[in-house]
Amino acid sequence: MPRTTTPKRRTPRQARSKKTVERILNAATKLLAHEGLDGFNTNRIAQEAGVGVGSVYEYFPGKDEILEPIINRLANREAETILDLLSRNENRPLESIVWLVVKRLSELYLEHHDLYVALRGVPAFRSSIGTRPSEQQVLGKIRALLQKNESKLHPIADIELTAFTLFHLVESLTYQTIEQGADRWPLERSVEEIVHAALRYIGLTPGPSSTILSNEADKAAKD
Amino acid sequence: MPRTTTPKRRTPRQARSKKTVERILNAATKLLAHEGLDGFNTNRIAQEAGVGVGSVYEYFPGKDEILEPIINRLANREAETILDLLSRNENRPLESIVWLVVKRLSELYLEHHDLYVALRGVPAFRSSIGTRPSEQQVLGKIRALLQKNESKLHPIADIELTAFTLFHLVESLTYQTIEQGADRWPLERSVEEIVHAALRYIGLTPGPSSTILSNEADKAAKD
Amino acid sequence: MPRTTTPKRRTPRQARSKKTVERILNAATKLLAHEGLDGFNTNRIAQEAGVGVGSVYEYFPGKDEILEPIINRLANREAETILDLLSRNENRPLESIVWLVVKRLSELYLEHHDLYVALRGVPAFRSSIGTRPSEQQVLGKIRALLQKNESKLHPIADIELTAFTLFHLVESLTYQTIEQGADRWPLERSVEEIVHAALRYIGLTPGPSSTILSNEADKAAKD
Amino acid sequence: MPRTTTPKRRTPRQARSKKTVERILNAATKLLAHEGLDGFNTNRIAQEAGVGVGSVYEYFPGKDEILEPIINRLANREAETILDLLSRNENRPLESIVWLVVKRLSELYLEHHDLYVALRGVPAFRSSIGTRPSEQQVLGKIRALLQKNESKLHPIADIELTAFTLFHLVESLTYQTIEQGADRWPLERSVEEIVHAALRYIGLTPGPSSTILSNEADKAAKD
DNA sequence: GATGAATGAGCGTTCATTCAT
DNA sequence: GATGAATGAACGCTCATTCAT
Repeated sequence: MPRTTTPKRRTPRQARSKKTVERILNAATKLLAHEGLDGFNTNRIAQEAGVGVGSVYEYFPGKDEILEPIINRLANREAETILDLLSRNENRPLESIVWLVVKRLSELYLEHHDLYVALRGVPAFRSSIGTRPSEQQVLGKIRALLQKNESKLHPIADIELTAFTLFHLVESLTYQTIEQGADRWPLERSVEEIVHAALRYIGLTPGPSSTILSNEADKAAKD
Repeated sequence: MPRTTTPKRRTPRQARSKKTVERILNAATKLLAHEGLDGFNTNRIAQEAGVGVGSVYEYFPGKDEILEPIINRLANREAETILDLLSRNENRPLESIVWLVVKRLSELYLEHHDLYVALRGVPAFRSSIGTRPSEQQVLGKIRALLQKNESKLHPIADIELTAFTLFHLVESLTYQTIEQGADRWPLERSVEEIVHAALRYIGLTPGPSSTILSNEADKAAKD
Repeated sequence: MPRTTTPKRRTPRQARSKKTVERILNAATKLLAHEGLDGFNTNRIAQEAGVGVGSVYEYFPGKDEILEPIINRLANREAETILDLLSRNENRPLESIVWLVVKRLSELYLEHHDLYVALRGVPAFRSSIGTRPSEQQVLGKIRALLQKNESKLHPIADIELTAFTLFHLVESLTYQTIEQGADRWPLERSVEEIVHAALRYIGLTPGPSSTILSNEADKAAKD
Repeated sequence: MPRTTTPKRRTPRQARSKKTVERILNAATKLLAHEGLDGFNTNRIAQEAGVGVGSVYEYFPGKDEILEPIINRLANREAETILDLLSRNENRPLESIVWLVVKRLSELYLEHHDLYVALRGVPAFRSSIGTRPSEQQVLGKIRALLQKNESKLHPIADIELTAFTLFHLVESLTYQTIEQGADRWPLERSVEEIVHAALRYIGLTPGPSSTILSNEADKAAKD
């Protein structure tokens, strides 16, 4: 019978429960990446997770709600990676920071390529890009960086809009590059181009030095 | 039963056939815009088109193949609009051209908002952005414009990559703006910001004159 | 996926369609009688009807709506049988008429015993006893008979209430008799007792003659 | 997995056990009344009872066996109420007794309306009406009353059958009245009509005095 | 004894596709 | 060519029951 009420599901507190939730989420994520949205069905997820379908519904109210944590996990991991990068490198010149971010982002998109591709098919995912809490933090950092470097940049009329534009410029171009440009140019070239676009947008001059800097910064980022 | 073989369907040559195809395509497009991918099923399409399901399969091998022409139509209309804009204004300064393009694009995305949103859920659509023949023409025009204005721009190492980046920068940011930024900033502001990003990327300075120019250009575009 | 919208189903106009609907309804009825409400599931019905499940949903919006016509058919057949009986015998004394009705009803309940038992498990069936159009006609006839024989009966304060009570007295007792009394007393004895209860309720004296009359009437009813 | 074998469950002897059984039964009853047969599932019952599902199966072999005691409880309470009424009023005229019984019964059905409605959906409940031990006692009392008043009544050929018919006449009509007649006539009117039917069936004349008697009897019944 | 996480058969329903007419 | 009735695999989800802890 179809769902008519919105059942409450238990929040895993016990060790066993947590493990099961983890198994389900991992299986669902893997399935999503490997087979796309088509293979993403509850029976398949359960099978892949090695649990009964019932167990899936023990922890998730429905299919859509399994996507949610997958999306959040990914978005959080992404945002935290960037946030961490920004913290560790906040004293570097903005040029280096942008470069580091784009590089890191492109690596992330490359690593989880299939997952990102599948998720772009989910309206909830697309429409929430840049609005999730963790991403809001990133936007906050971007605003702070813009303000800190104000004197070196083009005059900014609306910092919210500038941050929004910068964020999506980097995000979209990087995704697009991984999705379509990957086999046309070496990743480093694409990354460099996105960095140029971003820097020029805010008024910085991407010098050839950026490459030099980046090598140095690259090492630093690994610490 | 799901499809197992890949049957060939006739290409409509007769007048009546063409009309039927048209009806199907129109119904499918309307359905897609109004109800999203969920309402997009062959029975509904046939019903809405006022033909039998069988007729749908007379002209289209399967469901996915109905999407194809819808995607192409939209992309072509978009590309042709831009192409036309470029032809009519090729003697204007590049600044004005970019401004006109972004403006026109944002209008198109706004007008067909639901359709674009639905199509972004289709992998085939997303992955083909910028690769369809009509868009290739646009990319060609972009390359030509870049070359023509070479002296005024940043030095361009790889014109293909620059055109690709410029194209996607404009496309992605405009879509993103319509999807998410529409209720945060007035459309003109968003458009202006995207124009700035595009111009600065290639080395032009977006002056306040752009606004003045644009009014004039706006009229010109209507001719 | 569960039902979210309320789809319109085609009303069978064509010959083939009608046949399919008939097959489904017959299979569903048989299934209901033989296996009770437990065996009454759409897949089983389709199988038993020799059609695909999809065909069931082609003609019925959902499972519950298959029960409706089964209920109505049965109730209509019952009401029409009684109505017919009343028409054919309206000039007989009321005693005979009541006797004929109870007899016929008990035969019907006996014949479709399993079906009635299963349907009593359906809230919609129970709560609508006596309220369906065809039964309303029977109630109308009962009122007419009561008025026609007014002089011979107890004074009737509220004819609606009297008819209601008479109807349900006969209906309930007859059903109860078939359900539980069938193996304790011969059917004729039970019928006689119900007739007595009904006649005495309205103020008639069930004489031994009723038995004689009934034999005669019995024949008449077969014409 | 559905049950395949029929496991034996312990009968609660300990105090704690009894309490648990009680909690389960109360929760199940409440659930049945409030949500109908649909809400009556073992997980819900356990949750509502504040015990684990396992505990339910500790005391009841299966779902159906939880219904049994609920049915019996209700039937017993009903029978005992009637039995008590009969004991307290055995010296009154039969007219008053019948009136009291129907009144009490209608009150009971009204009070536990939802529960009765839900239970009528259970075959086991319907088929056992009048056959449970406590109801057998009521039937015995009815027989005794009929014999005691034999001289004032119609001659009774088969006292078993008369008692059976009287019992079900009252039971069925009263239930029907609560289920369907409640909003068409005031309860008192319906009760009066049922009393008339019952009295006339056995040969008593329901006088207007019954109303007077009843007021007096009403008080008596409260003692 | 008690628990509740886990199970999975099975249900209601959808919809891409076929094919007899 | 056109139709639309028919199909059935497959999906999302429920819930009676079990059993390791």
